[in-house]
Amino acid sequence: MELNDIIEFKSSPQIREKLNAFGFVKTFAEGEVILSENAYIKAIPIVTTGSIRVMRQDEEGREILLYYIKAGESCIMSFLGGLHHDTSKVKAIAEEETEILFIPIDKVSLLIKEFPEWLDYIFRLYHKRFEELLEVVNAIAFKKLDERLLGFIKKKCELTQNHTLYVTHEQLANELGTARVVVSRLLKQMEEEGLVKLGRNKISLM
Amino acid sequence: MELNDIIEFKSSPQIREKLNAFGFVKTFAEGEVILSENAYIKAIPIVTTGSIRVMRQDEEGREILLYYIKAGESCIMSFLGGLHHDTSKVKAIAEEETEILFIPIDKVSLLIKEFPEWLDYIFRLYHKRFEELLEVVNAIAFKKLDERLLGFIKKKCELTQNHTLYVTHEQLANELGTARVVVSRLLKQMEEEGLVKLGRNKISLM
DNA sequence: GGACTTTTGTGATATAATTACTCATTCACT
DNA sequence: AGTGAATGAGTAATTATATCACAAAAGTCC
Repeated sequence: MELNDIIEFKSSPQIREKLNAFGFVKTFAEGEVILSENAYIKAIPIVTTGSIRVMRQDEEGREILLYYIKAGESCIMSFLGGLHHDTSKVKAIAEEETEILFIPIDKVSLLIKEFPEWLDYIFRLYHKRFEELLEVVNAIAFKKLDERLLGFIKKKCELTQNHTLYVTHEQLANELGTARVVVSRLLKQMEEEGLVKLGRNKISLM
Repeated sequence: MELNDIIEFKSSPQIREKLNAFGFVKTFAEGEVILSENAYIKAIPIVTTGSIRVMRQDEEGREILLYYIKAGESCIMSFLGGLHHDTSKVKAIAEEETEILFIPIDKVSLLIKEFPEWLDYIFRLYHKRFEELLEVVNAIAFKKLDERLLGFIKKKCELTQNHTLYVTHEQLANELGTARVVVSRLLKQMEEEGLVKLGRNKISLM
C-alpha cells in the first residue's frame, strides 16, 4: 500500500510528499500494542501495510473489539484525541506485521489548512468508523451471542481469505467482550449443528 | 442559547451572521421525530433551545439511546451523513420543546473553507460524540443492568436539574434497550434498598 | 359510577453469563 | 523420554436477564 493508493491523495503529489516529509515510519510485530488506553497522543498513524485491531477496555480489564484499521486507513480516534490534547480511550494492537506512517499532531492541523484532500480523507474515515461503532452497539445491544460469534468468525475468515481460523476460544471471547466458557459452549453447539469444525486452536467454517 | 454562546463562534460575528443567513429555524414539540432512520439528510441541525435524544434502532424496532444533543450542539451524525450523501443511521427525537437552526449541506462545506472556527466546532462535537458512544459500548458490553439503570436515572435527573423524574418504566426500558418487566423489577428492588421512591409515572432519587 | 386505557406488579419458565472447577494437550527444559 | 508449567477446552452450579401471560392498580372519559 502506497500513499497514492489512497483515493484522496491520488491526484495530489504535493500532499504525499508532505506526509512523507513530516511523518516517520515504524514497524510493529503481530500482537504488539501500538497505543494503550490513556496514553497521550503525539502523532496520527496511517497504516501502510498490515492491519490493526482497536479495542475498548473497561476498568476491570475486560475488552471488546471496536473495529479494524486496514492498510490505507488511519485511526481517527487518535486524530481527535490528538487535536484536543486528550488521552486515548482505546487500545490498538497490531493484528499482523504492520507498518505505520506517523504524522505528528502539529503538522496535522497545518495540513488541514493547506490540503482539502487531507480533510476529505479524515472525514471519510470518521464516517466509516462512526458507522462501524454503531454496528457494534447494535450487535451487543440486540443480537444474541451465537449470531455475533458466527458473524465474527466469518468476518475474520474473509479478512484472512481462508476458511480456517487459528484462534483460541479465549481470544474470540475477548474480542466479543464475553467469557471463554460461553464461546466454548456456543462453538460446541455450532459444531453439532454442522456449522463449523473445531480443533485445538483452530476453527473451520463448513 | 444564542450562537454567540458557542465558544468557537464567540469571537466571529461573521460566521454567526452567515449561519443565520444560510440557516432556517424550525421548532419541534416534545416527542416529535426530527430525523428518522434511513432518511436523507439535507441540512445540519444546530440546537438553539431544548434538547434532542438520539436513538439507534434495530431491524425489529427495538431501540437504544446513544446520547443527548443539548443546546449549542449539533448532530454530528447528520453532518457526516450529509457530506457523504448518505442516509441517517439514527433517529432523533425532541426531548422537550426544541428550536433548531438548520444549515443546508451545501453551505456547510462552503463554511469549512471560509471559517476555521466552524471546523473547530465540528471537531469538538465529534470528539464528544465519539467518547459518548464509547461509553455506551462500555455500558452495554460490561455493566449490569441495575447499574446502568441507576446511572441513567441519575443522568436524567441532572439534565433536568431535579431529583424526581416523570417517566414510565416502559420509556426507561426503551432507552436502555431492554424490556419493561425487567426495569419494573429492578426499580422495585432499588426501592426496597432505599435508593429510589416510586410512584405512577414518577421516580424520585433518594 | 362503570368502562376503558395506561401503568405497574408477579409468577413461571427459558436463555445467557459468570464462577469455580477439572481434564487434556502442548511445550520447554532437563 | 519424563516432568512440570502454561495453555486450551469441558462441565456443573449459580446468578442475571429475557420472555410470556396475566392480574392489580391508577387515571380518563363519558
